[in-house]
Amino acid sequence: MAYWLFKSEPTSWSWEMQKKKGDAGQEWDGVRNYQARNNMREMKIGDLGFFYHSVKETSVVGIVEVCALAHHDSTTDDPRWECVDIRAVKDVPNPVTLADIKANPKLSEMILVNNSRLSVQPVSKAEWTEICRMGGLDKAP
DNA sequence: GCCAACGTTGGC
DNA sequence: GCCAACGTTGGC
Repeated sequence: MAYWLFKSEPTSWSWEMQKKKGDAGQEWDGVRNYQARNNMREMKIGDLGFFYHSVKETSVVGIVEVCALAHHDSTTDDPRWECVDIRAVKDVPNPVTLADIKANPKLSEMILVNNSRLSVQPVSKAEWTEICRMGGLDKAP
C-alpha cells in the first residue's frame, strides 16, 4: 500500500466536486508533467491519497482512494499523457494547512514543502500518519 | 498582483 | 547536447 498527494486548484476542481462524484470516482486528468504521470503509473487500486487545495486554501482537505489504474487521459489526443481515477473516501475533519505542515519538523522532507510545483507526489507512511493525526483522524486509514 | 521556481521548447 | 527564452504554477 502506497500513499500519495493530489493537488488541485479548488477553482478548477475542488474537493466538493470530487465528493459529488461519489464512488464512481473521477479521472485525474489534465496532468502534463512527466514526474506526476510517472507517479500515477506507480499507483495500485486501493492506494490512498490526500486531496490538497492549492493557491487559496493551501490545505489537505480530504482522503481519496485510487479506483482505476493509469490509463490514457481522455482530455488529450497526445498518447504520452495518462491518469488514474480516484474517489473521495472521507473528509479531513480539521484541514491541515501548508503552514501547519511547514511548522512540523517531522514533515520537513515532504515534497510539498520542497517542490511545491509537483502536482502528484508520493507521501511516506510516517508523513501520512502524522498528517492524519494533525487532521483529526484518530486512526489513519 | 508579484515574483521565484520549475519544466518545456527550440535554436544552434 | 547545451542553454536561453518562455510559459505556468503556486506561495505570499
